Amino acid sequence: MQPAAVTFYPEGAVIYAQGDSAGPLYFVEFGTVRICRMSADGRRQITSFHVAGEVFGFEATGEHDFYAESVDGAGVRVLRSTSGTQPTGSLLLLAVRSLTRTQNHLMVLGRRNASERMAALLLDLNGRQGGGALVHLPMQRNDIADYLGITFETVSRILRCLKDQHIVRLLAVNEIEILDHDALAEMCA
Amino acid sequence: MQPAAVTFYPEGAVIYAQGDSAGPLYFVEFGTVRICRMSADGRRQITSFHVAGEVFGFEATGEHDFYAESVDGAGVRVLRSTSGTQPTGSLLLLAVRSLTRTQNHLMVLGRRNASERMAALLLDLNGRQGGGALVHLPMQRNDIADYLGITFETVSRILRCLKDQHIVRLLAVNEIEILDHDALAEMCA
DNA sequence: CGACCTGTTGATTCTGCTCAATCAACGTGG
DNA sequence: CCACGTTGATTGAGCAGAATCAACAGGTCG
Repeated sequence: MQPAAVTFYPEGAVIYAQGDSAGPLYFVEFGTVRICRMSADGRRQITSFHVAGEVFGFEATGEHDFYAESVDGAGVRVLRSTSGTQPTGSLLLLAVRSLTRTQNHLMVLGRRNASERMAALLLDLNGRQGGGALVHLPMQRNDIADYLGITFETVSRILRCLKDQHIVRLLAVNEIEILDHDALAEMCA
Repeated sequence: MQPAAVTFYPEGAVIYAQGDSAGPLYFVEFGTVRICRMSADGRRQITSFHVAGEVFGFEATGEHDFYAESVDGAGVRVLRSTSGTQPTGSLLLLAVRSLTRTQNHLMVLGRRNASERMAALLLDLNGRQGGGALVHLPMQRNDIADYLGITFETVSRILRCLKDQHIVRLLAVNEIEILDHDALAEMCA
């Protein structure tokens, strides 16, 4: 992989837009990136979040079907992949990992209720952040909602519900302490 | 790709199970294959259907996280891909196509109601079957439901609803005539 | 013919959405 | 310093869409 300079995208900045010509891949140095699609009537689905160390930007056609934005101020490095001499085997692995992750998320959206979806997200973030008791939410409620396929009001209510059950503590609006990891895991069974 | 013999899987036969060791890819010669995941409490999500000409079996780990079954009697050819001399570039393209398809389905499950989901499936199948007025449903209501993240009763009701609106005609339980293609397309906007 | 499976339809329940009010945090300008 | 507007988060009331529970019809196969 040809490394390039790191570009900083402030909160909400567009990394690429729907319809932009695709090609390069992107590597997250720090921060969080969301991959989204907007339907004609304005409904948004966030297909994935990407944090430091992850690669995004795979597209089957020459144009981006989805768009990418910085969630919280993110540093992104462009990977010049299209020159033929690269090890496409590792690219394949990355693409398949994305596929698996997306398929798992399909299960969440298709067959889980609101609480279970929230539990899945908390455990996912927890795992990616090292697995301590604290979970940091880099995105706001609106993003969580559009990722989980529910409304931001429901996100609020579910968090309150988890708090009342002593499964989590809300240290701050974007800082959560997991009190009962097993309870969350059971919700995702 | 090293071609191998075609194996016939009768209706409902397992092609590979959850937990099986992964590796080879599979090419559909004829019929339809479903890729599924089952949760601990028995809820099933079908992540994709594959018809003639398509490739499935991509897995990030050494084990299958999902399982594959024949929907209606399918002929499947194993591709020996793991030997290094193959053109991994085309594999990458196939994997990315699967990814894009799955991401599109995420939008359907996350942000669409039951009628819109059904419309999306009908148009998807219609496109894959050449785009005529007739759509053949190789799978039964239960499969449709588990693919769209709704119940099979709802599938029935939605089809009746589409019929009453003169958007489709139900020639047989698995044979549908599209009367108003635009109306379906508008539901997927 | 009866058993069984798939599909359809109806009645009722319930989860999560919509609409709306309130609150806290923050920045700006007088 | 405080009034004001803005933005994000929380909470409440009422409603709608889809799930659940249940009955029944049609087809197939023993």
